[in-house]
Amino acid sequence: MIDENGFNEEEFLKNYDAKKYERPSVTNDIIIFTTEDKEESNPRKMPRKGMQVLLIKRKEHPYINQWATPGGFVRMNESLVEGLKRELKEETGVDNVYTEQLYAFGDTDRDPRTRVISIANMALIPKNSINPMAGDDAKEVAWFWVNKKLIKNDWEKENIEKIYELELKSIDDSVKIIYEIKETISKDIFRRRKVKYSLLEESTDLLAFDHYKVIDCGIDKLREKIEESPIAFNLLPRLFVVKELQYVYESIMGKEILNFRRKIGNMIVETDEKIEGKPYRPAQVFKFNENWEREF
Amino acid sequence: MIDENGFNEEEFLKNYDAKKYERPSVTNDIIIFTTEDKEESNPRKMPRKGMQVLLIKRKEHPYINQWATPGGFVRMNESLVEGLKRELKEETGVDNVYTEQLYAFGDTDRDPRTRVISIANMALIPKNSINPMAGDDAKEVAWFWVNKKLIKNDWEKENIEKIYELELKSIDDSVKIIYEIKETISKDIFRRRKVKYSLLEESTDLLAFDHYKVIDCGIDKLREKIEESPIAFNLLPRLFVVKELQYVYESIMGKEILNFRRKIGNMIVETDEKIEGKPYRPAQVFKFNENWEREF
DNA sequence: TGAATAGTGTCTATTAGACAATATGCG
DNA sequence: CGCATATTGTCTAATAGACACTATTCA
Repeated sequence: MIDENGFNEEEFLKNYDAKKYERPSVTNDIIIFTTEDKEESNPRKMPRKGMQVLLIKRKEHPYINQWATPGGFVRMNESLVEGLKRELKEETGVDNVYTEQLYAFGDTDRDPRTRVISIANMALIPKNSINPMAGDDAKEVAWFWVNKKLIKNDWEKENIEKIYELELKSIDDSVKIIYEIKETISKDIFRRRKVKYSLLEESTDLLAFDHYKVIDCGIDKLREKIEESPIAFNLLPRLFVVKELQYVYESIMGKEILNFRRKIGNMIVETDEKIEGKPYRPAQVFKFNENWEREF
Repeated sequence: MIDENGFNEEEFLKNYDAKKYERPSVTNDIIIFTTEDKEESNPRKMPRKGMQVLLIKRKEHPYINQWATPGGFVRMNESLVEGLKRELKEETGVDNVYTEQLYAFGDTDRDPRTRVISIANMALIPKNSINPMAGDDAKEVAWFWVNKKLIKNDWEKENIEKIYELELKSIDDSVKIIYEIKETISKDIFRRRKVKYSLLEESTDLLAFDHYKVIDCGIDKLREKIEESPIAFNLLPRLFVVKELQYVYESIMGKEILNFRRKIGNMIVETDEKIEGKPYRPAQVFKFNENWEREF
């Protein structure tokens, strides 16, 4: 097959100059989610859970000393997924993590160094399976409690406007970052639009780059997916108690769930195996049902 | 704020060498969907509809003379969305099109020229709003009927295996491209995996690059979104008849819908305006209800 | 008038939500 | 025992599916 220059494909490729055009850099960004027990004064009661994300404190320009989601440049000889798994391994020391691609962020001015396109991903891991410091050197790494909640829902205007608050709080309570997210739903031809993200004054710090958008996007996706596929199990150890699983769901969905055991159905099965060091009452131990079926 | 080299941010940026690392190329790929009337012998009956995608025939290596989804390289001075809109304008001559980002494809060997990462997008346009040849020169452009259907659903194995057929057929019936898609759902920790795409023998041609994956991904997304937001209106002119809208939904969802008018509820409103040249019976003309509300 | 679209009524089966009642295990 | 978790029962309201019946329009 010959082109208009009389080249066959082999010749064409030999003459192709990949350097001809300037190219953007591409990074993988990862929002590493986990769930963690919240305070519970009653020792006989199963503590409720909250969501956490892993952030790193940047040690370089730009955005030096600000918190950011982990990630890094995609190398030429690795696929997006391979690069993602490599980053995860470096950052958390863990293989075999559930990940899901979220969105490609590509504004021209997101990074002052150069044109950077970031592929945002989320990862779900059980809290105690990892040691975030593991892979890395002196980098400061920390878990942040994360919460996104609707604080205003305005039906008055022609466009429905919803205001959310995205709160990130370091576990030692020293850092607090709060964004306000204005979302309008313009009904001309029904689109949801994030119109405005703004940092609230209570914040003691702020996130690097446009990482507030990345995290916001990740929370939305996580909430959406948790209802349609059993990804919650990626946030728990292999063995658990029903209430524990329920609290994982509740922490993500941000509301209490009734009739939980019925809803989860035969997605979980009892097992005789014992969880060590979990003295909650009936302590009926469950695991994910490998033979679970549902209609597709 | 000073880094370990004693630089402030300004100095750091001045010394930053963007050329230091090799970078991948990034393209926007667009699956342009529309719906079109199918054959209907009875002139008094509203014809049912089918889905079509716009493909271009490549005039250059690699994959010369093969059909591909339109798209192009993202320029350094434009955002992903700006690049996408530019491509759409060039390809179809239309502004103001509904688009949605789908997925970033990033395998290392997708393009023999060089490392290319493609951001796949879908676009929805009413068929008669555009003239695909418009923007462009000698490029061959054509609408293809597109259909994806489940042809086998195997519950026997430990992993559920589903087999789909993705069929693309040029409107003049001269080109027919059929892929078989094997999808397994491994239930260890519930993931859907496209394991295998293979071209069927009946095909008279094949798609360039991994564009079968891109189109497959687009159809899935379209089917998913049509049920949760009123994007179907982007496939019709402003004024339409209920049955017409119903047939758009049916063509995308691939099945008949009962009680359609009740399901669509007050998402549409009657109007006195006339559609020119649409002699279907009661011809009750509707449009999208700008004041439509639903719970979020 | 007849055929095709539009709108309404209604029956049934299924499902979600709410909550009461009961069982179980452990300190 | 008392409390917290686990399981079952049941009532109600809401919803989806199916289909029949009526209205409207236009060649």
